[in-house]
Amino acid sequence: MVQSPPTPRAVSAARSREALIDAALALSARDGFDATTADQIAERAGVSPRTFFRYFPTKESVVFHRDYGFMRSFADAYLEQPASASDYDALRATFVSLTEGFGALRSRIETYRAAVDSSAVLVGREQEHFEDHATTIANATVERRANASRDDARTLATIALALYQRALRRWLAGPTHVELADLVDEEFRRLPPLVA
Amino acid sequence: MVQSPPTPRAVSAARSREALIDAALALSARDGFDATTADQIAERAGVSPRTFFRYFPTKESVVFHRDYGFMRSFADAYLEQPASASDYDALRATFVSLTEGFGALRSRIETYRAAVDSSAVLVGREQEHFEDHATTIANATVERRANASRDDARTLATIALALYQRALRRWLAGPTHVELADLVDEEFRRLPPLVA
DNA sequence: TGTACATCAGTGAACGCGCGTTCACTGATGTAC
DNA sequence: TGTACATCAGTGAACGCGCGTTCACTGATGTAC
Repeated sequence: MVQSPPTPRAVSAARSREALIDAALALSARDGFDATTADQIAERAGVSPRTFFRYFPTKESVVFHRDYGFMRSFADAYLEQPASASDYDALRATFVSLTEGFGALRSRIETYRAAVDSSAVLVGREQEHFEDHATTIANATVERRANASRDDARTLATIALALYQRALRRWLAGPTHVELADLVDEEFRRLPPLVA
Repeated sequence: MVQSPPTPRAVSAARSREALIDAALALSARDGFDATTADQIAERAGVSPRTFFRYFPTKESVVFHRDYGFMRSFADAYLEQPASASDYDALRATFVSLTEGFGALRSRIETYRAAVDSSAVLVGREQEHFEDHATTIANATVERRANASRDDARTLATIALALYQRALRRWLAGPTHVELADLVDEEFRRLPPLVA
């Protein structure tokens, strides 16, 4: 089945969609999501106000429409870790390997974070996504060890996500030459002695 | 300085305020915060629509206006823990002692949780409060041990809050005869072996 | 104790604003024959 | 290759809704003298 080339129509639609996402993130990061109107986003994207709601059902949804596929690939990579590693070590290794080379995405991630952090409703939506991610990770952990307790798996998933978030924020706040993967590794290695 | 008795005016104002809070939480827990209008809250509270905004600047603010004083007293209780205990153990003991006797508050907490969880914007606001709480706890930890690293203290505070939240949710989802304090204790004790 | 004025809880009405919807249309692109 | 029709990106205009504000008022309560 040959990948048919995109038609001019599809190209046009994709360009409008991308322009709206870019405009929404840039304006929200700069002025705050709540202070940014759908009309302003449309104007910056070079389309009419009406067109915004043709592509996105709500103003919020545009912010999350660029899924970097991070969590989609997480479970697969996690399950490929050697069975000899503990769940915690396997989680650490997975986060580390998936964040290698994130330097190229830095400015995009920075804009995204600033946009989300500017608005309570976006922070809340992201929190809802985290719950989904925690479920995914917990399920994978149960799959990894037949004898794992569901509660333990969930706690571990929640903690792992919190550590990853901490590392991500420290990375964005720090100097550009530091690798996110290194900060993730460090964050995971620091916890055990703290709770011993 | 004698506590002067509340005047009829003050009593009336307090009653309106409390009625609005009760109405907002009950309606939000039942129908969802976003689907509940300020007018409906006012009607249920027995005041005119206009009166709502006399007491609360925004619809959101009413949900968080009943501070149980939990975190306000946390830092004090935390610093009273024996210096011989590790920070983690001291945090555990503090959460456990502060949640003893929460059984009487159960239905209130249940309503509050249902209300907050019904709306992304409330979840986001609560997340912002958590950041403040994490800062408070981290500061107390640095005070507790002069040699503690700020990053370590922050990580520990974030993890401790996450564990407490997990325990609280499990408590609300479980049978009524279980004590929250016991679940908190259990949650804290389960983590170390998981990340060893 | 009584009067005169100040304060304040509560309300009504009208409004601006931004989100999201609905109806109706244009004109370019795609497709069937 | 050419014609006839279908689809679809994009737009305009008008609207409903709920939040939060502004202006103006009432009447009970509180206070100064």
